[in-house]
Amino acid sequence: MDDRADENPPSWRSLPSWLLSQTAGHAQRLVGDGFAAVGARGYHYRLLATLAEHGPASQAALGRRSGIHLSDMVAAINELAERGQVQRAPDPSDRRRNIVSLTAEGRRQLRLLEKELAVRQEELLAPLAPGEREQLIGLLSRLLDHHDRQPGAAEEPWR
Amino acid sequence: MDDRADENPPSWRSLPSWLLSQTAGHAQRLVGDGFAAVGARGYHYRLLATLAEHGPASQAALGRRSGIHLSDMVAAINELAERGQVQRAPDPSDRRRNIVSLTAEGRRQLRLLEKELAVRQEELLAPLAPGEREQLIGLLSRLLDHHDRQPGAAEEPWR
DNA sequence: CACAAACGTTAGTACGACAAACGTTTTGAG
DNA sequence: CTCAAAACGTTTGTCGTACTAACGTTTGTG
Repeated sequence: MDDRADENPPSWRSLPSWLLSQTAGHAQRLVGDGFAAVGARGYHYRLLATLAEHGPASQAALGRRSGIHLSDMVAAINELAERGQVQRAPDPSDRRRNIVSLTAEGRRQLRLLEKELAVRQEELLAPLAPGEREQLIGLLSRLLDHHDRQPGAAEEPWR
Repeated sequence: MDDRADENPPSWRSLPSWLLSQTAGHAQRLVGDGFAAVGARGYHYRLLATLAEHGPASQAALGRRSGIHLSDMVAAINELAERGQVQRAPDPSDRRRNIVSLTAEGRRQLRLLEKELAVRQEELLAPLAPGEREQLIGLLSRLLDHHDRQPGAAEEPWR
């Protein structure tokens, strides 16, 4: 009775928002699997990468730069610290702060993660030709730019 | 010290997977806000739409068709039933089953949700010209097709 | 000095997705 | 016909990303 009735596609399957959510889901699964393969997750990569680019920083500064919510920093840094990939030391010049810095182990892990990342991006874009990949990247970048810049827009139309 | 140091973009900001996740995030926020404006969320819309397309069904069939995990159906249907948008009645011909069906109120709600959805899609794609929107939809559809069809691929390369 | 701000931390919420376990009911194979 | 397998609905809990609220500590400033 319900066996073969599922062939016609639901109406929402062609909505841009649905396509984005679904492809993003696949992307995140791919990348997440890659990270998990070396015992990490997204936050860890973002933190390690941010540290590598900007150098040691307080948790608050790190959160701002990596776009990770302050409330989530504690756990993420704890996890990295447990793995010996970052080091948390009190800032002698400001006792509110912990200065977080990359260890050699962290740098090694970052290299692994970047390698994984590259593989997974390839996998993600596999069905697209080089030109199409650039098209996609361009279109998505424009969408992202637009919505990052105009977070609220049209809250109080004109008044 | 940390004031103006955040201008250079993190390396991962141009990764396809990141672009997808972020744009999908914006999309989901937009659509989610639209749904919330009429007291619903994504699951509710998907269930109502599925019911409208395929007619009454058991929870299990509904879950398969809407792609919602069985474990999440109970709560979602409870919520819809509380709002009087669906009706849950035991199937007389199979006492394991609850037959879920749309009420007039549910149909009304679905129309509201669809209107919201259309508005939000527009908002989402605002920065793109019509031709570009089709390009994006085409590219995303191909990615989605590929990854839906090849869930695992390359698990045991060739033994 | 007093107060506001920044910092780190804890706890809780939301949403989409999934896994494991359980009792009930139906069905199919011996 | 019986008994085991399968389907169904349900509960409980987990994960990852993201966000809010509150709190104590430390700092810097009016």
